[in-house]
Amino acid sequence: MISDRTIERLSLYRWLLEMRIDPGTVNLFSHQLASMACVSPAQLRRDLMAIGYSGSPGKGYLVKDLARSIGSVLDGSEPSRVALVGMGNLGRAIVSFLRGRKSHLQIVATFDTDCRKTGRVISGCRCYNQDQIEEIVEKEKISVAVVTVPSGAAQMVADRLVNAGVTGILNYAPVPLKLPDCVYLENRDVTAALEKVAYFARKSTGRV
Amino acid sequence: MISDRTIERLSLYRWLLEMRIDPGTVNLFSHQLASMACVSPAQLRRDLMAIGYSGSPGKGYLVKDLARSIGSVLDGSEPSRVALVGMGNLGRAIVSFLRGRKSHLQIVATFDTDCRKTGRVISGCRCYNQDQIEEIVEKEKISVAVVTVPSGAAQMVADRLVNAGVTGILNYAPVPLKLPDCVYLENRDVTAALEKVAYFARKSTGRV
DNA sequence: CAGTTGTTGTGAAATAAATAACAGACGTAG
DNA sequence: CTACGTCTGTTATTTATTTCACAACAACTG
Ligand SMILES: NC(=O)c1ccc[n+]([C@@H]2O[C@H](COP(=O)([O-])OP(=O)(O)OC[C@H]3O[C@@H](n4cnc5c(N)ncnc54)[C@H](O)[C@@H]3O)[C@@H](O)[C@H]2O)c1
Ligand SMILES: NC(=O)c1ccc[n+]([C@@H]2O[C@H](COP(=O)([O-])OP(=O)(O)OC[C@H]3O[C@@H](n4cnc5c(N)ncnc54)[C@H](O)[C@@H]3O)[C@@H](O)[C@H]2O)c1
Repeated sequence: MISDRTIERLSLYRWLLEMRIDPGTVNLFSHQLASMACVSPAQLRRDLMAIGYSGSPGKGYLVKDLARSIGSVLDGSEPSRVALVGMGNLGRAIVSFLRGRKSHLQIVATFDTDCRKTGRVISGCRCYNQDQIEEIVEKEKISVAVVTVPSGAAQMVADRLVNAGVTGILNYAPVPLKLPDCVYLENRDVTAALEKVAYFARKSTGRV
Repeated sequence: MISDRTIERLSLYRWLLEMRIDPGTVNLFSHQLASMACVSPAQLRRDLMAIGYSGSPGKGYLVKDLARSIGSVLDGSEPSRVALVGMGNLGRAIVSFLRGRKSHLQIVATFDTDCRKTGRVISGCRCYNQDQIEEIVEKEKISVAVVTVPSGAAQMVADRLVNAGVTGILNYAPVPLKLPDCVYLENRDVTAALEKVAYFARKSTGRV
């Protein structure tokens, strides 16, 4: 069982390997990648230990090989199919962002209640009415959902998604969702994050 | 020194107290608030211990009093002044969200390089040219910044913000920023979050 | 008023995560 | 070929966070 912190860092390592390494570079050392990721070399090596990847002393890690290796852990055998509920300002931004990058994460459906949005293709993705959630989630074999509805609707939307078979939810509404343990939930409460940053910013001098 | 996990939960507790408690309710028990926040009662009590707040056995906590008490820790003496850099899709969504809620967090300036955006008022907030960062940050006494520029520009933008005196950054670009220790940094990498959710969703059965 | 019930605050224990330390492997220089 | 310096994988240690457990206490009950 790999910890969720490690998974998140692995995702970052892969991004760095694919996007931030000069294509000519064939191998690199733990301290180099660690420095790019702003983690300690020991932490990096420990994370790679978790996925069973081995480099070699004196040569370090093979860039392409390591990226593939991380991918084989992070990505499943087939791409994950993703839905987003709540095509407001935030929802549209996330959808257009996800459409813009090729990835093993496919956004295949969006939902809303607003009839000005449903039935159309928005930001490159079909927007269905919210009461088609069960139908479409099953038909499209969706396993992951992003929730960007107002906080009052979030619990209800999440319940329907879970009932329909979704097993992972990324929640942007600032309300904590009550879900069965078997569903993985990640909350991204912007207000809490900003208040936290403001709190520690105040504690901080700004001078080194 | 209060841990950052605790600060984040405190922010959630306050939100629940202010938004999710029937106004008639004058006191409530740790297990009630804990259940709303999806944390254990022990955790809640421990978090309140950190801010030195005490309830009383048999009566629990006084709703208004507790909310004020959390506020006195989270909010400083005066409101934190916030800037956002990168008025793209995500940036505009966040600004309009922040404008919409009264709070001790005031968003007072935004920045971009795109001349179609600069010089105008967007989502209720003046948008300045990116090279005015130093000037405006100092003049407006901005201490917190949200970064929503493309990843290639994020480090440069962050450096300028820090130089100008910002001591806390909330970063949405998927690149890890190298900043001096005295600046508090919170990363919100959407891709990493989604990959994490997809990974654990795959491990999960979906059945209880 | 004594007994009962249910709650708080907090020290102690358990768990999780990060860091440090080091033996052994590899490449290289001479 | 040997000696040396550097790097890896992994174990041990430290640090951080959560959970447990329980004494002390307030409010009821009869
Ligand atoms: N905009 C941001 O940057 C931001 C930041 C932090 C948190 N949030 C949170 O994200 C959520 C959405 O924010 P937003 O700014 O996009 O708001 P928004 O009002 O622009 O969008 C909400 C969308 O959800 C739709 N909706 C409402 N009820 C629904 C339902 N039952 N099923 C499906 N769709 C439904 C609405 O029609 C609307 O399109 C809110 O909970 C907000 O608190 C947003
Ligand atoms: N849209 C999303 O939901 C989403 C999700 C995850 C991450 N992100 C990240 O957030 C960032 C922005 O995403 P977006 O979708 O809003 O992109 P976007 O292209 O819509 O917006 C980027 C904005 O930044 C401005 N900009 C570029 N260089 C700048 C500079 N040096 N100084 C100031 N402004 C500058 C551009 O003019 C543009 O307005 C990206 O790094 C992206 O990876 C976005």
